[in-house]
Amino acid sequence: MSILLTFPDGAVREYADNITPLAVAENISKSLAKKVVAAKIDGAWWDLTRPLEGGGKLELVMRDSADGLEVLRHDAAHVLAQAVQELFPGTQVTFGPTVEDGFYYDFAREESFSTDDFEKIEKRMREIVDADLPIVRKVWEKQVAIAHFKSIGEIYKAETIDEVIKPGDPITIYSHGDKWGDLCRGPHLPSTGRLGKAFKLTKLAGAYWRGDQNNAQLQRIYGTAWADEQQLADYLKRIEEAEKRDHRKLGRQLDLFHMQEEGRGMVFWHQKGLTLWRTIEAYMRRRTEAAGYVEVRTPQVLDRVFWERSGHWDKYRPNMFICETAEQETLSLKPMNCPGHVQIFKFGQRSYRDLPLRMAEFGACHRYEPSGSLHGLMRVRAFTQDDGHIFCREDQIEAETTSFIKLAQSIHADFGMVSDKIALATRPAIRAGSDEFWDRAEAQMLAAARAAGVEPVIAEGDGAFYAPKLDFSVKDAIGREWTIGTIQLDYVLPDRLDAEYVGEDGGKHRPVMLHRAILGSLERFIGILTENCAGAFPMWLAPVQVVIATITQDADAYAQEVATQMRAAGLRVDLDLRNEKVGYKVRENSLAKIPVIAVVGRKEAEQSTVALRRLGGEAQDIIGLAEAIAALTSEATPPDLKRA
RNA sequence: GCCGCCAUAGCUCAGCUGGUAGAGCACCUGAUUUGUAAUCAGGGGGUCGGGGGUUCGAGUCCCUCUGGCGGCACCA
Repeated sequence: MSILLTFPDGAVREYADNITPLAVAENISKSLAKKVVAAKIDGAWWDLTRPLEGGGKLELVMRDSADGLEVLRHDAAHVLAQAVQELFPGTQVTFGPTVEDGFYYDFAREESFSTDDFEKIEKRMREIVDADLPIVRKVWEKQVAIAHFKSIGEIYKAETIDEVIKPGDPITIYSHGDKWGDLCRGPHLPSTGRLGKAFKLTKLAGAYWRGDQNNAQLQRIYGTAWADEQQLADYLKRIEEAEKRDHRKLGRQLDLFHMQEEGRGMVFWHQKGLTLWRTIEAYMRRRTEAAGYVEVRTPQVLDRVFWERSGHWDKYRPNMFICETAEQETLSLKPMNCPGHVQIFKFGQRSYRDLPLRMAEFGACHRYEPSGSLHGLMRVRAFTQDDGHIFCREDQIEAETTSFIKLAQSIHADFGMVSDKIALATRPAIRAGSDEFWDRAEAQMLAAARAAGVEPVIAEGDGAFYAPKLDFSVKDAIGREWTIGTIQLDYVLPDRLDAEYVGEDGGKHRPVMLHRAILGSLERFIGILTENCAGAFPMWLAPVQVVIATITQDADAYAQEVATQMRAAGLRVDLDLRNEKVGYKVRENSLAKIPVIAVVGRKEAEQSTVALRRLGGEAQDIIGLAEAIAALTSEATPPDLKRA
């Protein structure tokens, strides 16, 4: 008997029945066989040492491919688990998947692990690799597996099998030699030696069993694993580089803002940071006005009764900053702007002719966020949303959503960000409204996104309890994802707060609300923007656009004149008249990421010129002052005004 | 909030197993007047995050509080 295997290049070859993928690889070439880590037969994973059960399309998965790294990392997780259990008897294994760039394994153990244990664990892992234990795949029956794991005290494993595996389905167990085994879907390497040593344990963390806060807290050990040492070194280098872009670090270096103990999650904006803020705010004001929004401002603190009416007192109180006055009134700082906007909508009578009514506010909100979630500017307790609410009829939802997506994408693009990854957050487990309502609402959001030319990723169960939403998110320097823009459908709040408009029919109707933000919060957005450009803001956003650096004091008067003229032209200019060499000034202002340094010395003063040097370049561009001002002002023009 | 780690000068960090605090940059003063990524010299500056304990003696060991960092959970 023989089987036919089709290779990715289309070649078809005949092999003996029951041949293993590893034997096929060896048959092709020795070096190939060394680098292969698993196989796929007709797209399905297959262990290298598992005899093929028929012909088909065979793909040999190499260790440095994306799929190959998955396999390596999965094996690294198993080797980690074995090492930990050998070194710390009594530790239970739970779950150990791969993640981006690495893997983790969650353990249950009474005593705490410490990062000091990493060295010892890594050493044992290397010993397991050196031992080159054969990795064997076994197929067990469900009850046998449960009994086995229970007998060796692996309660979590037994529970997982009991709940995850359907009765009758076989269970695959992978073991390293005769020493250690774990429930796993596979595939795995033929032996532990093939893992190699390009791995490293990276961090230790707490994690809840099944991600539920009410469950036991497990100890998670994270690691990274790569095809070879070089890849590992490259990865570590990449992490180091990313850390340099961290907005918290840059915020200090560039003197944008600071935070301190007495105001956790609150930002002290310094002059430069606030300049950035105001520039962004002014831009947003122009864009939203042009998109037909009216700008409003609602109170910072409102009576408890108001929040009771909006439903926040009941649902959101743990997150609210509540205060009492000397006259025993209970008030709360606003955690959201929406109820306030409804009040403006309700003031006087609204007609269907007013719809859609687009209301915007740079709304400063306070939310008591869990201490452990605070993170620089990205997650704070006092923040300003570029908030907005569109009051409209149900039949206007789709068009409003579509044009919002287009507006948001255009704005993100002006800041140099691509926001084509949009998530549609669908109905959560605990929700208000019928299934029919959710079917319709989700379909509307999806259709609106498609009409704007984007295919959203579905975020199952992530919607608000009252309606679905679309989220725009981007990643920060260290790989975390943050939501910037969002648009959320809401039928509930207009109802709770009794918002109405008079329809064509003369009767009263309930409007629908679309909560929306394009930047999310100014704080977070500035954080993301800072990381995106590594602190080197584009000219139109840079807090200081030009530094005029003198060569000797002889040029001071001329430098002052240059500064005056540039400022008159609207440029943000600083003077560097210090008694230092020009090389020093160039270095310092370059490190401060100033986009343009204008060097002036005696020569420039005599000829009414400036020597321009751009950030990142070495060229000196000596041009007339008037010409320089014209060029720089044009470069500093915000993108929307440039288009106008 | 939970788990782990961390906290020394404005910043970045050193300070071995307990013996009484140091570097570079920054800052101040002086000299220097300089042509595109660090001019030289001098000086000031720390109750070693707060509190408690062990010890003859604590930056160093223990407890506790506060804050920061990384995850988890929660979220703009």
